[in-house]
Amino acid sequence: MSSAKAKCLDGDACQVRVIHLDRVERARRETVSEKELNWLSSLYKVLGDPSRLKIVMALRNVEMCVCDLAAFLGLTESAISHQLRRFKDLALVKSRRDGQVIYYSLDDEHVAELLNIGLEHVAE
Amino acid sequence: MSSAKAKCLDGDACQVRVIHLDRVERARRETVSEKELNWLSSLYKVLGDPSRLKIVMALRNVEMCVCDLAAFLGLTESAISHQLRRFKDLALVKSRRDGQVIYYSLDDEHVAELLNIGLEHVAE
DNA sequence: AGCTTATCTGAATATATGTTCATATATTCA
DNA sequence: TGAATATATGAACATATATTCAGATAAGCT
Repeated sequence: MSSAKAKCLDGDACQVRVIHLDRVERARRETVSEKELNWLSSLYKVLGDPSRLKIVMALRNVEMCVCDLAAFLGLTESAISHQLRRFKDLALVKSRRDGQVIYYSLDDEHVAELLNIGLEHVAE
Repeated sequence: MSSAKAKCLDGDACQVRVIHLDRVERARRETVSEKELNWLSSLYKVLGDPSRLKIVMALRNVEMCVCDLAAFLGLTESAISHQLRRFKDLALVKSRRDGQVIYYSLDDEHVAELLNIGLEHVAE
């Protein structure tokens, strides 16, 4: 049932080979904006590193400070601080100062959901 | 209420500073295995790239071949093939051959869930 | 004010990664 | 068989990234 006849896509300069023009156009219609896609991929990317994943996993249950996390992960406090900044830039983690100590915790319900689904997946 | 007194963690060679030993130990108890954590982070990581995210977004709705995806993304067919291999290595995408054409589609319900949560997040 | 502690920042580096190019494999059709 | 098409593979390169080190900032304590 497959009429595999290569066609050419809209008048763009680059001649791109396409077999199922309808599917490509459907995908074009249904895709999210480039901006949203970039944002979304950086959401997944920030979880896609063992150290960072361990950090959010810990913060899921308890509020923690930098040196706690450093001890938990076995990394430099500087390394933890760098990574926490990435989370804060994406507004996934929030901080609370108490004297010299700054406590970090999750600030996004969706992240917890993403983690739960991942854990389900691992649990089979 | 915080008794911020730096303590030292178990007799390991490296002297690690810890403020809340109880929290660190709790996190130790509640964390998943190193192996599961690595697997999990590679699951998120594979979604953490705009091109790959666009690929799975498309495959969520329609079966597609390499050159369709190449046209959709505006990338080389080789680039698509490389990325698809990563998905297959993680068993997130399956393929079906029909003559010369190989059709790719999602092979993991959890991935679809992860994408849905991400999309909810984007939709605010 | 100084001293200590907790965290942050920027530069540097080693490693990982995405894409392209050239080439190889596999399937169909003449 | 040989030509054409669809996909896969490996090397190469340019870019991104995670961590460390050294030094800066900020808050509490004496």
